[in-house]
Amino acid sequence: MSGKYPGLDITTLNALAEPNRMHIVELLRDGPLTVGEIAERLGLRQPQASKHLKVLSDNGILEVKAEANRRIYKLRPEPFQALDSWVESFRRIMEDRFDRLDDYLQQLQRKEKSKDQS
Amino acid sequence: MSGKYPGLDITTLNALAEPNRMHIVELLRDGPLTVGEIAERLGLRQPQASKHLKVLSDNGILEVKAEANRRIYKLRPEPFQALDSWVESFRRIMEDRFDRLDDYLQQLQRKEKSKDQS
DNA sequence: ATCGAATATTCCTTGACAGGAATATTCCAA
DNA sequence: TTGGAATATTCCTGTCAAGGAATATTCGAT
Repeated sequence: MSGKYPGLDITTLNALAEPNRMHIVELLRDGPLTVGEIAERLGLRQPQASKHLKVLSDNGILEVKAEANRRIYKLRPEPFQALDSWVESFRRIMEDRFDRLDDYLQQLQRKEKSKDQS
Repeated sequence: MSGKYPGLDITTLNALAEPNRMHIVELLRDGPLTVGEIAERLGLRQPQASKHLKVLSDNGILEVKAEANRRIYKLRPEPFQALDSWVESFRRIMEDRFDRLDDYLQQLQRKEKSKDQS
């Protein structure tokens, strides 16, 4: 938990910003899967799948349950809740077309004028 | 728009997964700013600020308006809307504590048994 | 105890990318 | 039309992360 935004760790975004890992997350949306199944469906070699799964786990996006030989990976809700909160805080930007640009331009104008006077 | 998820471009995540760029986005949440102001507030040299702003613009996260010498950057709503939709599609994962793990384990059990029989 | 299946880890190489420094561009004012 | 302010671009260098290949580990079954 080293992010500066409420609950959202920036490394979460980094973890998701890789195609294979994003694909894994999409896969696991339908339920838990083992490493082998994930590797097969993504067309990855097992070691690479394990590496990506490790990154996702280290970032708290996935959790593992050992079942005999297999490791079953599944999504954890927390990162998605955090991401949801963060995006939610941009509601104003998402909804309003009022973007303060005109205000800002007038403000710039004023700065120019005061500079002229000095 | 090369992402495979409805509206969400994976490069959007990549662009946001860099601390300075995330910081820029947070800054612009309060309204548009010029390159110089952004550089100053982030403690960045102007060229680095311009580079990050270019990445964000290329990804459709920001848009520019030229005003004389200055370039005024501001947030675009679309990427946030797309991100919101995507996260929203994980509502079930975020809310339910029912995660199908038990189902999955039973399924594995059944596979084991049928293998025994062959 | 040994074997094979499932998974993790290590080492290596290569490509992408961020920062630094210098320079190019654009624009307004005088 | 020249100068300076604001911004963009280029070149260079170092770092980091992803894939390939090989190997290590763990576990159940026999």
